[in-house]
Amino acid sequence: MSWKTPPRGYHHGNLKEALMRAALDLIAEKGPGGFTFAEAARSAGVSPAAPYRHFRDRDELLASVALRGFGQFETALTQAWDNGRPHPFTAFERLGRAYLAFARTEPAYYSAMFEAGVPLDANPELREAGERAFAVLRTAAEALIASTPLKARPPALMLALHVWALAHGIASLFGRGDAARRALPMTAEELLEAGVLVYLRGLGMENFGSPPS
Amino acid sequence: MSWKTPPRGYHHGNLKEALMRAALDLIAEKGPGGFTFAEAARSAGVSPAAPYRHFRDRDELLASVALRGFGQFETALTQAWDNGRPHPFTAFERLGRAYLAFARTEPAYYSAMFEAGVPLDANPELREAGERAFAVLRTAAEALIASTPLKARPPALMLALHVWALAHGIASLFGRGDAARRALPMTAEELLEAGVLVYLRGLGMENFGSPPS
DNA sequence: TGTACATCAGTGAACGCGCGTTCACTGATGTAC
DNA sequence: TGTACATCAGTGAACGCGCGTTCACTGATGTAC
Repeated sequence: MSWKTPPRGYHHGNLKEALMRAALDLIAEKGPGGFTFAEAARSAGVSPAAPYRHFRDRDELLASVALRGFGQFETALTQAWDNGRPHPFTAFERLGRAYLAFARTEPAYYSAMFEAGVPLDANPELREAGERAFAVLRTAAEALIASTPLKARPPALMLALHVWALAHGIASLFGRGDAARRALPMTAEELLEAGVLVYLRGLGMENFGSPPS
Repeated sequence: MSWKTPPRGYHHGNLKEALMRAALDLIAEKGPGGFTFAEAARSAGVSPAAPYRHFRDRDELLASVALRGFGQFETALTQAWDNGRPHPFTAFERLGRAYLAFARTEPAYYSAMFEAGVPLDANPELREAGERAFAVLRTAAEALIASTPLKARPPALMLALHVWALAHGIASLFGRGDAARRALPMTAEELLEAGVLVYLRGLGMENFGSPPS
């Protein structure tokens, strides 16, 4: 867009940041596979050797992107959950919508996090970031269960895993408009919301959060 | 394994088949991205120009693999469903397990089908194959709903989409042992079965298929 | 049954390309005194 | 305030590599007569 690049001297000043942004753009454009170190350098306006000052290699850049993605994801989920206000039930629905919203508005982050095949074994930092994001969902599940009078209390971990899988499945299959996916009779958000509602009813929860009809 | 390759003459005889098998192995090994036309040729024991006799390019080979995958997937799902015998409820559970079993035992096919980013737009044949596989799930959902006395009948399409998304989510996140994923307190199959049971109960279905306790 | 010929499915050499990576280098920045 | 120097963050040229693709070719196979 800006044909008049702001003048920069010999030193870029913020190359690490620029490289990560370039990586995001490339991932968004061509998928996590079709992104190269060289091209990231090029689109940051820098020689192909420059990135090596900031990242050991391509994988480290990708992992950095995924790491930041998990951070933003966690933040978004935490905000949406808002400590279960005004009621865990409504907050939980909001959490689900935030999940899909993130996958849709930040497809590049989402790809880097879940589809790029970054090895989590070799990267404890990244793994922990993923755990923290999932912990939001799990905490929410616990609060939701605790807040509802149930005959049998289901394990919160199971609830969290089910909702995560459903949200991830919907995001992967129908979430991004770009890829030519199946046409749906409803939005991904509606599909997830309906699914979670049915699921929670199956656990014995009714919609305590909605105004009585 | 066979260090003594069976003698073959100038003509390979079954190169198309061999290339598809090689592609599957490479995908299983390195993911859908890390598979090249040249390497497929090499591992089929043939010059790098030979594949062009059978596939226009790399994408066409990948699409062929995905196409066959969808075919096998459809067959596996159809068998598992078995026309809803002995009861749609039990048959439906079996269908779910078959979904995960396919993703687990044929990860390369599953990758090619859902994760390789093969453009479905440009490939109506492939798209239809995917539709046919999904149709099994949808038909099953219809039969399941029809067979159960419900207060309100949910749309079969919605049920099918929910179960598909849940199964796909579980398969993607926890399905393959190879990638270092999250450790689960239960198997993926158990997780899916539990999720579907809760979901169906939420729709008002009880487990009519199980022997009365 | 044999022969001539068309067709087919491979070969292997060659090409241009972009990538990842290295290297000695140099301009810019910060700091000690 | 000025100067000398160390450190840092970039340059640009070069390399080896594997890939995709093409080309004229050739061995094998099938078929007409």
